[in-house]
Formats: sequence, structure tokens, C-alpha cells
Amino acid sequence: MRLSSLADYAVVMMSAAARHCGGIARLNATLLSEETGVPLPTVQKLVSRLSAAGLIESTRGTGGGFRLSRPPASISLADIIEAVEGPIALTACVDGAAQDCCIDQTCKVKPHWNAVNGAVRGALAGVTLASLSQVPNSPVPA
Amino acid sequence: MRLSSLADYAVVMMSAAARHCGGIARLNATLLSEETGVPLPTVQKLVSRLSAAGLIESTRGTGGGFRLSRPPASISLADIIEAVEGPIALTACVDGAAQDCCIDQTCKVKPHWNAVNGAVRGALAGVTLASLSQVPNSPVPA
DNA sequence: CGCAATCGGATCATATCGGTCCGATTGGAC
DNA sequence: GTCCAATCGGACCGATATGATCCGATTGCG
Repeated sequence: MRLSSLADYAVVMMSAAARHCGGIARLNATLLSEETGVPLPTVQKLVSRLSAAGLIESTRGTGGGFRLSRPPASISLADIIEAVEGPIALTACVDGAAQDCCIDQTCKVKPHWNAVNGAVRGALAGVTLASLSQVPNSPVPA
Repeated sequence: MRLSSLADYAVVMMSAAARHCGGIARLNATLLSEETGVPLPTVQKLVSRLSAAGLIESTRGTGGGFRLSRPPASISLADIIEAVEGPIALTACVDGAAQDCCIDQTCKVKPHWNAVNGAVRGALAGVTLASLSQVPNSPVPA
């Protein structure tokens, strides 16, 4: 019931990125590490995952870096957490995924997990990077 | 963002207990293990934690066992999860607890976590053992 | 008074996670 | 055109936390 520290770092990172450049300018992992205090290798790992998830766009080479691929207002905590931790599900027995759960048939609890998962996910989806960063002068993303 | 399997087992156990006896009769860990399919040692461990949390009352000795200390309607998922996993908090930086978070001062995200935690906890607190026992189509297990 | 059954705590193996390192790729500079 | 430097990307390794197993303490009954 506690998200991994990587996910926490990712939220902080994305929030810092949104606050810095509003998703327009390009920044590198080293700068972001200095800004947020997150260890550089961890930032790099997170950049990899976030890039694979399509939340940021990374560019290699000298002068490279990355930037938000979407406006901060359209990136939610759910997006970031899913990118880092995988699907948001409190239990492994989400429907659609066959499990080795030995009590699969007699389990009366399983039908209720989806509702709970949806509620949790909704709570996370309701918080965007824009609301996290509270950027004063850029309320409208380009 | 996924609760431990122990918590999952605990919910299944409590649900089974509520369904069996409605919190009145007394049952033992062995029977519950056979009913739910949860390994016996795990059931015993969970009984210990749940008993320590005050959710169930255990009795030692021959013919002992345990029973729900409260009606199923007044026991929620939040209670069970907190008993097994500790406080419900997505991050370690809940207010009131000093952290070694190096970005404590510059962290703009921290004030928002409490709202998210509250939303998640509310979603879990809204589901009680009584509602878990009620299966929509109520198929009688063999 | 002895025995059996049950909970309770302690111990150990396992798996996931977090941190670190090295290589592949790309842009710029000469 | 070639070399070099900076950066991302993936892979390896150690540490922490979790889950399962085992043994002892306690209690009721015969």
C-alpha cells in the first residue's frame, strides 16, 4: 500500500521538469539530479522508463536531454506511477489476467477489487503535474 | 502501488470469517486455512497481527480459536490493511513524521500527497466486510 | 497431573527493489 | 571527413523487505 520510492522520485522529477520549463525546454538528467537531489543513476533509470512510457521524449548525444512530451495539465500521477510501477492494481487478481491464485473460484473478494482499484486510480488521475507544480505564469500550456 | 499479498490474504481471511459465522462463532486457523487455501503458517501470522490490531479476539488452548471482535459492517478494508501493512500512505513523507528526504524544503509535491492519501484511504474505508460478503450474483460454492 | 491442541514469536530463505557500472548512440568540433 | 565528448540505454550486483517455515509458550481438557 505504499508506492515505491522510484515512483515518488519520478513524481518529484516530473514536477520539477514541469516547473522548470513547462515541458517546452530541454533539460538533462544531471541538472535534474542537482535540482531535485535524486541520485543521478536513479534519475537516468527513471528517464528510461518514462521515455519508454511515452511521457517524456529523450534525445541522445551532446546537448541532448529530454522534455515532457505532453502538457503538464494532461499528465497525472496515475500516468507517472503506471509508467514506473506498472498497472495500478492493489492486488494481482485483476480480471483479464489469469492467476495462480489457489482460491480463485471460491474468492468472493475478487469482484470488489476492481472497484477499489478504479477508485484509487481515479484519485491519482485527478492530480496533474500542473496542479503539483503550481506554475503561476503559465496556466495555459502551449 | 500494490498491497502485499499478506494484506490480500488478510482480506480474504476476514471475509471468509465474516461469511462463515458473522463474527459470532469461533473458528481456528487450521479450518480457515482449509477454507481459503491460504497456507496455515501465513494464516497464523495474520491472526497474530489482526489480533494485535484488535480486529479479532483469539483464544488459546484446546478448542480455542478466534472471532471477529466487531461486526462485519464496521470493519473496512482500510482497517485490515492498516493492521497488516501499517498506516496507509503512498509516500513516506506524511506530515507529522520527520524524514531524511533531502528535498524536503524544495519539494512542492509533498503537500499534495496528504490529499491523495486521504482519497485512497477513503476508497478503502468505504468497503466493509459486510459488502465484501455480499456477492452480486451469489453463486453457492460447492 | 499429564496430554493435546492452539496461538505467539523467532528464524531463515526468497524475491523484489534500489543503486551502480559499463556500453551504445549521437551531436558537435576540428 | 574524422575524432571526441556528452548523454541516454541497458545490464549487473548488492541490499532491503517480504513471505514461508519451524519451534516454543500457553491454555483447556481428560
